[in-house]
Amino acid sequence: MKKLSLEFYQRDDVIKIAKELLGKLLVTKWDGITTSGRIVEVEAYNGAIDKASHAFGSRRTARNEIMYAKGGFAYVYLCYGIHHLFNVVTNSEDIPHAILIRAVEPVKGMETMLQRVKKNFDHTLTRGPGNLSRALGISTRHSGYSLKSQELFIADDGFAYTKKEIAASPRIGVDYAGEDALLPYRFYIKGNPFVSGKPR
DNA sequence: CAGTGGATCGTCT
DNA sequence: GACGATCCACTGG
Repeated sequence: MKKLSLEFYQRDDVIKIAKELLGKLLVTKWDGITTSGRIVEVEAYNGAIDKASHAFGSRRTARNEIMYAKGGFAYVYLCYGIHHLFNVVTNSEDIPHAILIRAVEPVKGMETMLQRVKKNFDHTLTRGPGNLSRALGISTRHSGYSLKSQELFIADDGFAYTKKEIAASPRIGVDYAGEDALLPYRFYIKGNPFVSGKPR
């Protein structure tokens, strides 16, 4: 099991990086307790030219400032006052690319995750960006964390999905983005029960 | 089933 | 003062 390198995040093709994140492990280690999940659904946000992105038109605010950092940082923000959405910042400094992790398949620390969510195990434990953050204990206070830290990172354990297992679709919940809402920037593992939305 | 609406609050106008 | 890169419960058919 190997932490992804900064070079991995700092490449310029956010679509390619998004697809490559499928099958990797998202790991948190708060207070020495490890929880992790295999990434099965992601969405790419293509920076200043993407109407669905928080950084569209090079908009810069206190909230999204970390998107302008070089790749390899976490961008976590609050959505609908309830849900903490975890993103990975990519590309080089001043290019605000990001990838939203939308679903993982639980791997390690099941007991801890169930305690955090206070329910019995089912496929909704880590299905959807709000749910997986809760299970892994990720919140807005972790925005700006380096993914080279010991507490929050993404790792490669040698597992990989094949191209045939990966599907693409428009992103979810971005109707406000006009024609950019139609871009096929969501990638997921076909048939995986932890993928959000309706089964295909 | 599909469709609808409430929860809940930080952020930006 | 309005509004989400969501989730879930509740409705009605």
